[in-house]
Amino acid sequence: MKKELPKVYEPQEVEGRIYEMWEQNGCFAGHRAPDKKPFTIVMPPPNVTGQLHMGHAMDCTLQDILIRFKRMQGYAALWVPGTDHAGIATQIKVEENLRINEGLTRHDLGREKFLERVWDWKNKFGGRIVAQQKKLGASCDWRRSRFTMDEGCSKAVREVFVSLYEKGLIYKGSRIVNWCPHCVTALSDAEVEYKDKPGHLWHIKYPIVGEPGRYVIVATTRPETMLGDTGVAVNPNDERYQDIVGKTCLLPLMDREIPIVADEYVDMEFGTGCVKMTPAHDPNDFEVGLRHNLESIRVLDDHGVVNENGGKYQGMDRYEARKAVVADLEALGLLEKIEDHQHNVGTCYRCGTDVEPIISAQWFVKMAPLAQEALRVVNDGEVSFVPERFAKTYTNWMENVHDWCISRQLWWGHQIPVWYCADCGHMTVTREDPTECEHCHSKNIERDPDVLDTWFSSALWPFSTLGWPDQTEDLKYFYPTDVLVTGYDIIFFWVARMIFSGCEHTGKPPFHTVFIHGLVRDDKGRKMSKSLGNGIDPLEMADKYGADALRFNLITGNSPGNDMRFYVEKCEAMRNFANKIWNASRFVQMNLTVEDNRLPDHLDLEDRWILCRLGEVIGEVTENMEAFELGVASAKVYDFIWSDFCDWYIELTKARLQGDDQQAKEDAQHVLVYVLTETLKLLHPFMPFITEEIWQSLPHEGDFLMLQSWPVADPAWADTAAKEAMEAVMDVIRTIRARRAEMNVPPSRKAALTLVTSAGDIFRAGEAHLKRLAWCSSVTVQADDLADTAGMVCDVTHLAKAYLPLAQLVDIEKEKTRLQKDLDKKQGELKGLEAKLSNPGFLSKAPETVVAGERDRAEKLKALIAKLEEQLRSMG
RNA sequence: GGGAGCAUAGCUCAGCUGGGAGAGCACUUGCCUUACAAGCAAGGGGUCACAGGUUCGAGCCCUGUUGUUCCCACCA
Repeated sequence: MKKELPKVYEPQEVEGRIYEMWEQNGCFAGHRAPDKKPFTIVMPPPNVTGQLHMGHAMDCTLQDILIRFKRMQGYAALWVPGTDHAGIATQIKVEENLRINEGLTRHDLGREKFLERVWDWKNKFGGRIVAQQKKLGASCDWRRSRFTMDEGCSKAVREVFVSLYEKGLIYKGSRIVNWCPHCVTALSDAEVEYKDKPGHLWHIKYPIVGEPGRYVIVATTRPETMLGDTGVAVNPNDERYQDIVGKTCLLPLMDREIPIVADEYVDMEFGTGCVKMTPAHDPNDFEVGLRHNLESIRVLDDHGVVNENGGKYQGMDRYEARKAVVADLEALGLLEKIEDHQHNVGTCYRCGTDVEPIISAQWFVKMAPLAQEALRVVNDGEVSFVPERFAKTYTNWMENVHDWCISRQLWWGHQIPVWYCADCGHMTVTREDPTECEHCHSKNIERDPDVLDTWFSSALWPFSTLGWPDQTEDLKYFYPTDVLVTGYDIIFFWVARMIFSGCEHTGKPPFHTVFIHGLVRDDKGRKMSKSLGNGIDPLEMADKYGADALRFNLITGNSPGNDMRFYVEKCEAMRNFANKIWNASRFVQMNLTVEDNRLPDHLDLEDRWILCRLGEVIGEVTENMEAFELGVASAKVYDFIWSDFCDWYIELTKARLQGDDQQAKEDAQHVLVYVLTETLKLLHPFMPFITEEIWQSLPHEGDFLMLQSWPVADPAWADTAAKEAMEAVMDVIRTIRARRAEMNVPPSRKAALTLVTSAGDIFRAGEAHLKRLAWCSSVTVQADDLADTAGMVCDVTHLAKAYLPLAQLVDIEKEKTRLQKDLDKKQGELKGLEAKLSNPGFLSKAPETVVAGERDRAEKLKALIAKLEEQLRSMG
């Protein structure tokens, strides 16, 4: 089946059609095959109502490349897609929408009605990101698409919660947690982003009781919290304050008598060496408070507003209260001084609001026992990171991990499966919704209103998507998965939690390799963000330049784990590359009369050369792919196609294609189609659409390029003699071209070439190429040097001297200078090489191949120099 | 306070376990040579941050310095 290719590649016309063809023919399906090895990737689930951004595009492309590569290598490849309910993010969006359009809060609607709205929202926008992934060519098994709140995933969440509770690894406790007053929920440590902000250090005088006129001066960055102070601490070794430890002072504004205690926590060097203690609003103070039995007085409510414990400041927002407190202290003459002070403020990673540490009853996962195994599997190499350095990031975090606060005061998410009995106070924690208290059988039970952290369900993603907790066939076959691809920014949020969850619940780490990539930044190196408005829409790029070009841009020349800058110009360059392939293929096809793509029995010199190169490239690219060096792999395919195949091989075949020898014509066609086809396979993981489209129009067996076998080099192609011979001819061509360009001789002005060489066979075989590619009217190959070189210019390669009758165009003196300059340069090179080759250390210690290579280079240089010298002599 | 990355051509970046400095874009010159002007050919441009060390040999390994970016951490 042959089809004429249009003159210019139009990705818009091709991509949708090709994708639909794959999808309709089940090309993406992952099947359990007993005779094959599985290769599984689970997609990091994007926010279900989100939009695809450039980071997703890169993440998606990397995974698609790996999965397509493995699929072609014959693995039972499965890429499981899905989406995340994204608790806070989605709830906030729906709440905002509700406020803007209807002026309502979620409380006005009530939990049930509000959740209906969120589901509506999810149903409305849930398909968006999937469609966008398809545009990029993602070859996921869409039939297996999962959602973190679907039935199966919810079942897994429930099972994990209950079993961890039963093992004593989940507990409820009143502790200081990170609280976002805007989102009105607790956050985990990982959800807090610390930012350096300018602030002040207020020095406040607290009068010491019983010693009129004497004060302790405390330094604080948050004066409003003094409303909840229940003590002052100094270091036990601090000479300055020995005598006041054990005494009390009077808390200004609140007129509360609070103790002065001694605790190692206090740094004598910082501030005044006296620290006010607010156990209800500071994690450190909380710890100190525990040690000294200090009272905890919460003075801020869930919205960050001063509560009834804050005296006359009640009802003020925390920043208002700060101003008021400072003003009042000033008025009372209790403000010693104010210093500028840079400090690290925790902010909510979702909304950016300053986090308020608040003492609150929340659910926690006990991390120490889980972290042990999670560390072991990485330290023992059962899970490895690419690049390796991220293992350190991971272990550092895991070694210092605190208990994970998993409850959120939200409605959108997995509601905590705990029921409280109003009669006996017992907590019922079960896999099935209970109708009564398991302890006293009272029907008077109420479910915990909180939901779980979004990451609690994503942590189970590698196995919940395969059917766990049921022991499904898929789970047995595809789990553990193989590679997890994600950005370094979510190692803590997600990767770490998946690893300990997998170990704990399935007994196995969920994947053996974590392939980490960097961020896509804008052309100035800034993070792409909505607020900056500097985001580049991947779909716009795909529309304009083609998804293949976008993919290639995101991969080529990048190295794992490093950030990249996005340049539209590079997209353009990659679009040009796609067009290059397109036209090369068009050329092959236009010259095609044969209908199969088997290699011919007879191979010309250039055929053996291109096959040798093809073999090398197949080997290298495959190796790079296995080692996750995708950026290097794609660059090699690019170079092979553009330089070797297009610039040289196609040009080299033209003599035969346009000649009269029918057999030679067909031989050339066969090799062209063969090499092109193998090359398309190599390129396919990177540029799936265009390669499939071209392949479909070439002679082929099988139905889809994407399901073809990955190329394997035939050892017979490694014909280094042919390669060298061809390169010698190419060398002469390049040299003549350079000379002609330098002399401004247009291609239209052909010249008669005389080659003086002892390797006549090689150049006779390359005669047609010399004529064509070096613009020669005739080629004479001879062993003896010319007797009369008057009127000739001469160029020299290590195998030949090339004479062209172009002397009328050059000044003979200039010519001599040029040759001399060239000679000097080569002699310099040779000198260096000979020094190396006469160095006994080099000869005895360097590997043989390196020594042989250097010897070869030296030989060639010597030959070249001899010819140059000869030429100079003949010119007088 | 710990940890990590980066410093290579005018710009953005590759460079695998040490063995002749690369790509894209930009620039210069000449070409519409019937696959492609989104192209072809030729060319200019780099003490691989700095200083030491290991080695026959260092962009690559080691130590230190400078600059820069990021992550983690409870100094109020």
